[in-house]
Amino acid sequence: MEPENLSETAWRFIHHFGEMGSRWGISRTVGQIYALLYISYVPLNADDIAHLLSFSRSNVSMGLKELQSWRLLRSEYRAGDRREYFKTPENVWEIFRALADERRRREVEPTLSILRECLLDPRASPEDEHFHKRLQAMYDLISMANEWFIDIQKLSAEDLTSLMHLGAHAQKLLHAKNRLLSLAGIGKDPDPDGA
Amino acid sequence: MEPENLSETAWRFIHHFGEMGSRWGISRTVGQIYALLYISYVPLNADDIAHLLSFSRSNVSMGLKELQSWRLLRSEYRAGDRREYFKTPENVWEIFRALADERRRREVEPTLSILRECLLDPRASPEDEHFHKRLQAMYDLISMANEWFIDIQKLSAEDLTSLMHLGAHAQKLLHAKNRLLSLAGIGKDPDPDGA
DNA sequence: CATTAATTTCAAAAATCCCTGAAAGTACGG
DNA sequence: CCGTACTTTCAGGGATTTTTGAAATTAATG
Repeated sequence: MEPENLSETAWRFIHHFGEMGSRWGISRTVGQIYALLYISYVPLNADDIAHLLSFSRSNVSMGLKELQSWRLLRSEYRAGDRREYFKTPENVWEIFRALADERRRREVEPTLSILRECLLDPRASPEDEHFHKRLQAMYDLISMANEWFIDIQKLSAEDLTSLMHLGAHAQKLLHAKNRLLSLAGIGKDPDPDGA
Repeated sequence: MEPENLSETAWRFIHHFGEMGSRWGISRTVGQIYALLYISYVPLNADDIAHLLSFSRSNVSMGLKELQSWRLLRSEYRAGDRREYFKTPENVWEIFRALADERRRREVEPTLSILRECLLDPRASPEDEHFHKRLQAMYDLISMANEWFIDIQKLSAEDLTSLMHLGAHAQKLLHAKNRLLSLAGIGKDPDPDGA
């Protein structure tokens, strides 16, 4: 089971992300391939991967194709070598961002579409009315989270980091801002809703 | 395929969330059961659900058990009726919060443990060093997001909403705060890192 | 307690998903 | 264009997951 040429720790990491992948709608193979590429010191070609993880060559090919469809890979060619060498982006943030954005596109957007369509339905009974309210509540939440994410996504890794560290205290900050504004006697918020 | 006694729109909604569930590590059945309970005007018992969705009674039982293990259900008993009636929380935020928190517990925490263990490994070669750096980067990110979420989770639905609307502009706000602080001549941030 | 209503468990069937090897496809170098 | 090196496709077999019905369990009631 455990491949040779891979330290026990590396295998542990790879194995875990295979399992995780399979809980998140990505096959085990694909999860393992990505984990391997993530930790690899050098870019790898499909044969390298097939060997290291003991997968068939075609399985690796499909896995790489899927990862590319998620925009999670970078690749390069080398002089005098026809094979394509793959690696992940350097920055972990970039990886998570790509992953989240693709899920947003593939799952959240279609869900919003369906909800919108369901919301158009005429409603005759109290049951229908209730159904409509529930749909609306879910639509509002998902739609807001979606917008939020699109917004957030524009930030750099550093800004994201500081925003996260701010965390729940942002709320406090929001109140503090208002207090300070009046304290400083500045008539208006210079940028009430962002640019 | 499409059950009777369920409007076409309701079925559409339920069906979609079954599909979504299956991409998110929840079985189709479980997704559909939850969608049905979410939109139902009244709490339902297991037989109701089995009928409405044409699932076997035992399948429903297992589905409900799983949903309970995710803390996603409320239930009630009625006088003169032995059956248990299920419903979802009223507030959509509460649902998403429960879901996210349970995933955090089941998936994120164990991942962090594994990463911590892998990080303890001695490193001898440049390859090991690189591996270690990659692990560390991932650990830092996941750990930060994890803390962030724990923090965020304490907020009320309303505060969460306003925080989301704030979105990416929080960053701008952070800078504005510092500007204002010096402008107002208040020597120190009154609450630099929260309580 | 015995009866009955409701729920849960579990082994096996059914459905689904994943992986493979063989064959077809692509593109480069001569 | 041919041969070679590499990649992709795809149908079939295998593995895993999901669903079921029968049997066991639990709990309320007279």
